[in-house]
Amino acid sequence: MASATVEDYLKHIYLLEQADMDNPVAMGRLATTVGVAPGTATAMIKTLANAHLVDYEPRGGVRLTSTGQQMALHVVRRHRLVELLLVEVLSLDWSLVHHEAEQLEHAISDIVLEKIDALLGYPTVDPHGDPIPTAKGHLKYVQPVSLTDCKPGQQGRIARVSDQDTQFLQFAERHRLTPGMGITIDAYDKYGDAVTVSPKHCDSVTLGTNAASKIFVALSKKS
Amino acid sequence: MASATVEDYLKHIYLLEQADMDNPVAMGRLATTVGVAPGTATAMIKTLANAHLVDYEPRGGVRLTSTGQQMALHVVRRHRLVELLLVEVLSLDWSLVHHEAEQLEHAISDIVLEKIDALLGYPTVDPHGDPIPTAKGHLKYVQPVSLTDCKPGQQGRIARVSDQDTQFLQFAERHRLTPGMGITIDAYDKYGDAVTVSPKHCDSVTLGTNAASKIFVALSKKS
DNA sequence: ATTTTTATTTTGTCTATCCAAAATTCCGGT
DNA sequence: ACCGGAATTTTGGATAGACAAAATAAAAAT
Repeated sequence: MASATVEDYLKHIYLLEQADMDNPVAMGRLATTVGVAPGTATAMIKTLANAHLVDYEPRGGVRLTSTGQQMALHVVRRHRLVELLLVEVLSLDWSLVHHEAEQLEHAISDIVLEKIDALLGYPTVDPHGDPIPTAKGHLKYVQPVSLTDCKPGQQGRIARVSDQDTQFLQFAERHRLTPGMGITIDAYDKYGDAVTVSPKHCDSVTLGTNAASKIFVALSKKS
Repeated sequence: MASATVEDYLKHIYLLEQADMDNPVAMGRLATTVGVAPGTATAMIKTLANAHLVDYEPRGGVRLTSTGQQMALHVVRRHRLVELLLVEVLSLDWSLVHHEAEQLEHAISDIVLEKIDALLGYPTVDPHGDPIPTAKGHLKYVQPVSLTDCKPGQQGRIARVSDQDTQFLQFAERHRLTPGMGITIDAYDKYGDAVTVSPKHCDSVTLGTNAASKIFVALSKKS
């Protein structure tokens, strides 16, 4: 059984790989996200490499092996299911949930985990809209699509807001159109040049296709 | 913040003190219940004594200081609330809960703990009938009273069955009148010489006062 | 092509926790 | 008063994980 420390390294490597298009993860980056000195990370990575959980080229970065990825996904699953449990069942403020789950993810057995999964109705996304891997470590990969490519009724979460303009970002922020937010597409009026969407728990917004094209959504599986 | 290891030592010292009428806890006993070699326990106890969490006389055993006891109670509270959560909310088989809670008790923050407490309706006993310390570390000590001293409507858990007769013990066993079991007093008919009680989740039983006088109950606070 | 900067790896230490086995102390039986 | 065994403490050593600071390699800038 992997220690909590090892689990943390694996999880962070996984998340960093994801966030950087599957490129190998640089040591410095890993060290700071795990929260240790660089030398510490190097040492740990060597032992992970010995255990065949990562592939490691000195000065070339790390990347998970398939065994390592499997384990990482298992940690991520625990993390996200716990987050959801804390929000949905214990009504914990969602800003606190991530931090709490950070501890709990290492203390949940498989048996308890499956009970949580069942209690929550086998959810597919956590409170941030991030996908929850299945027990077998499968993750539904969703290529984000522009809002202009969505159809009414679809649901998903905002994956990216591709504009650097402060005004636009502030507008998006004001209407809760921020990455991670779960949204529903209410209407798409091609001729009226407008898309109406509802961010979860917030008022709906109508955007021109021009603006809508800058917002990318990861759709949930068929709703 | 105390490490999980330290928390475990404190918890076990507390439980052993309780189980042995507040006598100081012998090293060997402590070592085996914590699951370490005797020398390891001695070493740890020295550091706990330095931190003023225990009083320690070489070869005289250990006993918690009031600070140590406070911390131990906090761990016990987490343990027992988690057990109850697992049973009541996640419907985990109760034979598994103790083991699971053993891990989780070290990963629950105060915030989450109070949410659990609230969700469960501020319970006073765990699934085994053991009392749950309050957030401030108070434990309602309940002097067990004979069933013949109970009034209808009262609830509690069986503390003791004071008879050595096998027949009687088997009778008690059959009707789930075993130590730790939570029960409700349904009726007490003084003139009919009978007490009727319902063990939790089981059929009610009616006992003559003769038998009832042999069964001692730790009553929950006013229900 | 050098020099400078930055990232990474090494090296030497530290703490917490554990074990095994030797040394000690105490207690009951003679 | 003495001895033997049980409990306890010491001693010596191991492992996981972490840091700081020196050494090195690679990348950038001149």
